[in-house]
Amino acid sequence: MSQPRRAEILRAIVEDYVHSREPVGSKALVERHQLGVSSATVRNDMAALEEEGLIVAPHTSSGRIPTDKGYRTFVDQIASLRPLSLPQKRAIQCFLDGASDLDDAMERTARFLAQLTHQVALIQYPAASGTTVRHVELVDVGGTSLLVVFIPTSGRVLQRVVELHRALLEHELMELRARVLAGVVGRSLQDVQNTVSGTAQRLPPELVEAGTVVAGALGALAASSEDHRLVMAGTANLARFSGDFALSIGPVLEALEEQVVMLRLLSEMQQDARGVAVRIGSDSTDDPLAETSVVATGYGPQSVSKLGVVGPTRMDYPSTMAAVRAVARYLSHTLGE
Amino acid sequence: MSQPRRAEILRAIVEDYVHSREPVGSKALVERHQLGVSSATVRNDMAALEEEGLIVAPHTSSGRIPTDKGYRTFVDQIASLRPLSLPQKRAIQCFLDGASDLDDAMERTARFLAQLTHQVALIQYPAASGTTVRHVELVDVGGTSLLVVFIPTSGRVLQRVVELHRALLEHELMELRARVLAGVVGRSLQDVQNTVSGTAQRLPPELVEAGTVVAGALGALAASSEDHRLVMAGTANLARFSGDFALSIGPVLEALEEQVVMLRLLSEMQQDARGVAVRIGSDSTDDPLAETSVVATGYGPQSVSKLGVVGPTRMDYPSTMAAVRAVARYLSHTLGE
DNA sequence: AATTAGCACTGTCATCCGTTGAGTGCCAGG
DNA sequence: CCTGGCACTCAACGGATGACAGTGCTAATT
Repeated sequence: MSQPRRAEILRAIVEDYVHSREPVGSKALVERHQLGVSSATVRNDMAALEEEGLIVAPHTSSGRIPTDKGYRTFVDQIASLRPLSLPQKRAIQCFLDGASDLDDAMERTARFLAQLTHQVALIQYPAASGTTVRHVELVDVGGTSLLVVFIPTSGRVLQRVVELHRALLEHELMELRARVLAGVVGRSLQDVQNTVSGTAQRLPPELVEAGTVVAGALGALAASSEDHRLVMAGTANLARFSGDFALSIGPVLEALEEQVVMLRLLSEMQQDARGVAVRIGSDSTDDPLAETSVVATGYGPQSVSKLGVVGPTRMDYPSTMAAVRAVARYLSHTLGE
Repeated sequence: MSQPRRAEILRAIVEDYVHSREPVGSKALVERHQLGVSSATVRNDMAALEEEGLIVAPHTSSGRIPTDKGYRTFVDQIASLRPLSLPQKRAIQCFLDGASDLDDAMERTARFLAQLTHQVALIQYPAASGTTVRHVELVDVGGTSLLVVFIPTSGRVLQRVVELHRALLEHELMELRARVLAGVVGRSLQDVQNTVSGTAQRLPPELVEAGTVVAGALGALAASSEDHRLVMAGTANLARFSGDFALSIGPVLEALEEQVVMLRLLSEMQQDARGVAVRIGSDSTDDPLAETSVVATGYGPQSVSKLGVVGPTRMDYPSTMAAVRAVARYLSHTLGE
């Protein structure tokens, strides 16, 4: 890409192809964009671009379409993302106001992102790292069963029923509760996982056994933070693209249902200076997401939680990137309260 | 359907069509099934069936396919559902064992049902009706904020932060907590919604205000039981059928994302003597689910919670009905513990 | 009265073939 | 280095055609 004009031509090809979903030829290019050269010159440049592997011609005699590599350089050339329009910002507000709890907020945000980008939206639940223990409650639910309730400062309340070896007396339960509270409240979830079993040892002898069981439960609850969950919306948008040449939506849907895989995918993406990460296509042909792109970014404290959209490689990258970033910022903001 | 043979022919047509997804002709019928008559006789009967609106011919000169009404009578004729095979029963076990919490169990069950039926599985969260309040906890989280934790005997713990008009003293909080516990523990969720505001009035004067706020939160939490949530799995199975004539999967996916609509749909279906409800197609053409069928049933106490699958009208009804019923029974069983 | 065999008829599907047209590559001239 | 021109290439389109699967009908049979 020695010449600046070639970059311009690549940009024009990508834009036209995204817009028309048809291979774009040299003649159409010079008509729709005012680059000051003739179609023959454009043809030469296109040949060079093809040489570089940025575009390909589906058949000998048809227009060119961008390759994954072509999209890549196109995306890398985007300098700044233009912020959302005012109506869009208003839309975020009225879409997300009135969310009663975290689940609802996640759901609404995902729907909104899907609607905004016309893609499939994925939002990881906010990470628990950084949150601390707000409260722990032990409830006797009869017999030797004890309900352990775990309340972090952010996220959802978790609970688990544990079986003790013997029933605790009222004052023993109070004692244990007080000790546990003193030991874990205010600590980070990591701390709890690491130290909780040790703390059990320092209990009065008659409580050590129960304390150990409770500690195990607390450790497990702290570890099972919710950031491995994922909300998804807009899968119907996939159908819009099924008309495209090869994107068969079945495997994509299958992949999307594998939340673990998608979460890892989101986590592994490294966002660049503009604040978004873009994965375009895939090297391996058998990857179900070979013909899709993922635009993702972090949100929340330290941007450790991820959020993004997945759509066909032929997507409107500038708009999508802007939308993803805007929604992430907004979500960070609302969660910060 | 005066003649018993015609019912037999309808059954054969449905089975063949479901299996081959191609219109079935008279000749193929007599070859594949041993009804003791010639193709000409079958043709006459088919003409009669068409007269009754049970089958149609896509074009003048091709085999017949069942209409929605045809599927209906076919389904109504199924007398008994054959139970699952032994390997299938074992599969349920090893699929659902090891579910740590309710979310996980729901997820696994949905996936299993989807895999078993090759359709989209829908499972409503267990209804809260019948469950009672196990515990309530009030946690001072600083300033005038109070965290209200609501623990029902079944389902997930719910919490909400409320703002009081003034901070409570330590002993006031203990007092309020004790009063609230005494007032609601052991009651049904309905009771809580109805009586909770009245109880607040009987508090000591300095707590009435805080009590009212807490009561409001409790009422809201009791009302926001989770049975309006839905887990879904196997949407990728829809793609399998997109090859079919007209079933465009976009609108179906859209409809499936409208959980409220799907929940109402599930609730409105009346299950018959065999224990399952089957909705076939739709009268209105613009219904996105016009070309899909829903097989549903209830589970849990009084079978008030719903579960089912949705797939194309051309589905294997006997197997699907058997699978849905079996999974519902199994789920009822596991939740009963 | 129900069943069967035979036959004419009908629409779909695949195939072939010529035409069209957009688009390219290349070359010679500015 | 750009441009106009020209030959070439393929995909897409639109009939024409024949094979085929299946029906409806009628007359013969049980």
